[in-house]
Amino acid sequence: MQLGVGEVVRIFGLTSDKGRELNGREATVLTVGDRCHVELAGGDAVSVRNCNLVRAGEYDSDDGWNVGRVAKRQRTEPGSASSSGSSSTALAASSAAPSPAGVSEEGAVWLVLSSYSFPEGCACVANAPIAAAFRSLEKFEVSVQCDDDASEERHFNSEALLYSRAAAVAAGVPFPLSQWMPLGKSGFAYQILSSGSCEALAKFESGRPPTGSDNALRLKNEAGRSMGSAPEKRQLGKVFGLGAKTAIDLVEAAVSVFTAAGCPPLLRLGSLLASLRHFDELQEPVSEAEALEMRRHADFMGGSRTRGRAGHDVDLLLWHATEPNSWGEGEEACVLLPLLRELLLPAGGATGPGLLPKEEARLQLVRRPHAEKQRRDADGARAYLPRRKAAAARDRGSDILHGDWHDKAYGIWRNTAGRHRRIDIVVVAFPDELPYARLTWTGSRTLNRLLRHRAIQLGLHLTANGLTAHPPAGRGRQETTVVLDARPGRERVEVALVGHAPVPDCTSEEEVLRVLAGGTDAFAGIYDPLMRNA
DNA sequence: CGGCGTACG
DNA sequence: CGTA
DNA sequence: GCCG
Repeated sequence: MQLGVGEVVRIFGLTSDKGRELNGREATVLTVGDRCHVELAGGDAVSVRNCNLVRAGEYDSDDGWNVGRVAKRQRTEPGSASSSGSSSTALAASSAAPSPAGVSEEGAVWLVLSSYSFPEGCACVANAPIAAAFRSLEKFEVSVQCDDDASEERHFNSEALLYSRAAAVAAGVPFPLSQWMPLGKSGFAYQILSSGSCEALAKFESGRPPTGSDNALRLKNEAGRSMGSAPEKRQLGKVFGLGAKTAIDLVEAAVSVFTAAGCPPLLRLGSLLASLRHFDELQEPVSEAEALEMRRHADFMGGSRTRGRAGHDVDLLLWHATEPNSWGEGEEACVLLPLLRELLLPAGGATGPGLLPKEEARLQLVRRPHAEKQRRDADGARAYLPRRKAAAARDRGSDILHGDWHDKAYGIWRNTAGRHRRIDIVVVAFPDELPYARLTWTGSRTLNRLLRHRAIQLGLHLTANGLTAHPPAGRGRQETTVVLDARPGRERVEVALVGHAPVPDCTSEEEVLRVLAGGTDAFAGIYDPLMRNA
C-alpha cells in the first residue's frame, strides 16, 4: 500500500514495549518509504514500518456500496410459502411445458450454478413459494433427523440435502417451474402453487410424521428418531448454542422448560441462558442502519467490509491489503483480540452498546497459533496449505489436510438502541485468501456445499483458505489437470498439479468460480457476492 | 454401491 | 455436541 | 434419494 505525505494513518501490530503503546493511535504521514515517519496527535514523530500502518477510516472502494446493497437484498422467508395467489398464472403455463426430460437433478444443480442463477432480485416470483417451501422442508428434516453426515448409527440426511438443492433450483430458475417441467398433480410444485402448501409441509407443520416417496408413513428415521413434533424441535433448535440434537432430546423427553419466563437451569447454563433471554430479539431482522453501526466499530482495520444481510445477524469480514492479519503469538500481534478488547462490554451488567462478555452471553472465539501461519516450506509456499504427500501419508487417510486459518468470533452485540443482535467477526488470514474467505462467508450454506461438491468432482478441494488439488488417497505424485480458462475466443489454459498443489492464479472470486466451472463463465451469475441467495 | 462440504471450539 |  |  502506497501512503502519501499528509495522509492520516493508524498504527497497528507493533510488538515492542514502546510500539505497543502506539498500536491503535492515529498519526499523519510525514515521509514515505519502507519506513514512514509519522506525527502523532500530540506532536511526537515516530518511525514506523509501512506494513504497520493503514489509512485511517479507509475501506475498499465498494465498501459502502456493498453494505448498502446487501442489506437490501431479497430473502425469501422460509415459512412464508403460504398462499401467494400467483398460482393460477403459474399453473396456466404448465400445459405448454417444454420437455425437461433428461434434465437430471445434477443438471438442475448445474442450472442453478450457471447463468440461470440468482439474477437481480430473485429469479421468478412464481417460483418463490416453491423455493420457500423446499427450504422449510429442509429445515424440518434437519429438525427431526439432525444433519448428521458423520459417525455410524446416524445416517446421512439425504432428504434435507435434496430439499436444499431443490430450493436452490427453484430460486435460480428465471421462469416458472411449470414451464420448465411438467408438474404432476401429486407433486410438490403443483400442490404448492395451487394450495400454497404441500402434503409433506402440512404434515410437518402439524407435528405429524410425513409420508415418504413410497407412500408409507415415515414414523421414524433410520436412526430411530421420531419424525413427529417437528415445529417444536425446529423452534427450539434456533437457540444460539442449542442444536438440532439437543432440541430433539428435549422435546422427546417432554421437557417443557422454555415456556415459563424464568428459564430453569439446565444443560449449558450460563451463557445459554443469555441466549434464551435474547431469543426474541435474535430472531428479528437486522436493519441496514444497525449493520452500519456495528461496522463502525471495526473500522480500525484497512479494508473492512461488511455483509449486513437483512437476516438475523451481521457478519464483519476484515482483512489487510498486504499483510497477514495475525503475525505472531501475542495479543499485540493479533487483530482479533485487540478488536474484541475494544468491543467487549465489562462483565457485571454494563449498559450501552458493545459485545456482550462471555459471562452474559455465548461468545465463541476461533483462533489458531499465529506463528504457524508464518511457517513456509522450502519453496516459500505456506506450510499449512496441504500440498505435500507427507502430511496425508502420516495420517490415517488423506483426510487431515488443512485448517481454517481465519480468526473468528461469534457473539451477541447490543446496539445503541438496546437491541441484541448476533454478530460474527472474521479476520482473513492472508490477503490472497480473501476470495476464498468471502466466497465462504457470503454463503449460502447450500451454495458452499454445491461449489465444494463440484470441486470434488474436478479432483479439487475447496475451503475458506484456498483451492487445492486433491488426488485420491493412494500413491503420491498424481497429477490433477485443472482447466483455468476455456472461454471461447481465448487461448485455452490448463495446468497439471502435482499432489496437493494449490490451483494457481486465482486472485478473485470470479477466477475461483471460473475454475469450478471448468474454465468457462457458466457461473457468471454468482460472480457478484450479492447474487448468491441460493 | 459409496458418497453426499468443510472447518473449528 | 456446538458454531460458521 | 440421486449420481457417478
